[in-house]
Amino acid sequence: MSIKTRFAPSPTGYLHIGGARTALFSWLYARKHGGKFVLRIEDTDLERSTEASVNAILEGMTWLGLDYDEGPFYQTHRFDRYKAIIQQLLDQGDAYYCYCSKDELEFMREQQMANKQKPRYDGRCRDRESPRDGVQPVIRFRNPNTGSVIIEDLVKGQVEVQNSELDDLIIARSDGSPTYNLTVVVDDMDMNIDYVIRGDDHLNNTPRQINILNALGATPPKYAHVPMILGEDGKRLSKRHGAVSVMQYKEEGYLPEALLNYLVRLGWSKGDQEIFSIDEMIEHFDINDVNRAASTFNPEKLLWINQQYMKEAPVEHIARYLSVHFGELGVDPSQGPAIEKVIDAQRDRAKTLVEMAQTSVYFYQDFAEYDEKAVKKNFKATTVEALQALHDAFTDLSDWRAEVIHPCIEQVAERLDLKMGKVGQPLRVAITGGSSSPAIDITAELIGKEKVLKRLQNAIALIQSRT
RNA sequence: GAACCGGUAUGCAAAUGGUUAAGCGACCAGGCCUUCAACCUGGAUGGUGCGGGUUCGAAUCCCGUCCGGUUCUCCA
Repeated sequence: MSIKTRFAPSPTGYLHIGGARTALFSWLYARKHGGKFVLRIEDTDLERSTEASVNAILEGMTWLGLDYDEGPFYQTHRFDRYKAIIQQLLDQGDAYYCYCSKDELEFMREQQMANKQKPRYDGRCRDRESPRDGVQPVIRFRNPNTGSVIIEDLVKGQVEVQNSELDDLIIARSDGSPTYNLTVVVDDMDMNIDYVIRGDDHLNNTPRQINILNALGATPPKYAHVPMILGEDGKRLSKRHGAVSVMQYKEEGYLPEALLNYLVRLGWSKGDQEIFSIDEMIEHFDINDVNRAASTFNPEKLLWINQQYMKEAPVEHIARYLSVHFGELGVDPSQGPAIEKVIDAQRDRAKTLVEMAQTSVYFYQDFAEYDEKAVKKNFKATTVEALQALHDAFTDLSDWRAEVIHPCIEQVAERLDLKMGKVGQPLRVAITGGSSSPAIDITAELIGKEKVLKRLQNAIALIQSRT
């Protein structure tokens, strides 16, 4: 039995963290069950929807690798269908024209609030016989006013809402265009969506949607309302909290699998396991196991997960993304050591691709200036001797490999009766400009003999000029 | 204000009626070591928002209360 899930964003901005997570959950659920994953663009709000947002969302999905089997479908292409359904509801008596003005409705709401009631439309146009002149009416759904709706939510459990709590929602604006609660219902029905996985900000809408579905004689899908992601202040995640766009994480040097891994663990877990490959996610993820409570987005843990992926991912995979970040720094990784070797050397000490690129520039380009602290600490008048000895020893090396460089450095240290730290660290500063790099022999190998010799001379000159 | 959904250490969370409430992150200390990191070892931090009840036994079930979130748009 094949199932179908969907992700239905409205194109009013980028793909954000929360959207990416519900997309991921829907995608995983479809993949797990060998079903289909549908992408639908809910662009009925003509004023706020933009093509740029559509592209941003598609771009985000692509980067994350959340591929879809059907779509993208655009609701704006389906207006005829919505009109037909609205007409059907009108004909059945399940919908009616409402001529109330916005002012009138607002006044009513204020009154209700003042009386400590839940603001809701009171149904005053329900039985209106004739139009009001000069008013373009909206169309409202005639919600049942007795009984209740029970949602068997896969995440929240059983949720019951009294129909008396619901009012007659607008399904068509006065310009005739359909509204969200109507279009989702029609689309999920037409597209045979079995599982609606979405944020729990939609939980309150669900009973109304079920009522519309019932009026249309359709069987409601199964619902799973996943908890929202909150910012560190406990408020709904928004721009205030910094990076919320998925693509910003790409720019900041995160691997897409790492983001996915962080997101899947936010509100879902399987015992002690923290790291899940995509295949493991597909195998183990179950929407039924998703937590009911909202969770707070924690950038530190995301960083940790990214670091895990930086350490474990195949080098070629990292290389693909890293070269872009090198490019942004004006570094051409084809001019110098193989990028794969640099990655291997650096992967244990970089949490992001950006960090890796930034700390690897000296492999490809001469540095403009030294880290002043490192110079102060490691470049003493007496260091000249060590650096000169290294220079001479290196000059004689015909085989420039770490395995050869390492004993060579050790011999120099031994000969001068110095500890390794007194030789290796000045060398590091001399050839990288700073005090931290991969193991010194590997660092030297990757930088290359010629550049190492030149940088040693520069360092010697610097020390002499200062003393 | 009303309805709905939540509340386990500073964050994510496990334990779904059964000894002493997992694990990860963050934090601290030590080890390894040519630096940083990685890695290894150890440490500190909670009695499960609060109050009551059911039970031999409650983080788990019930009631009340407090706090937070969501919805109540001719937004989605």
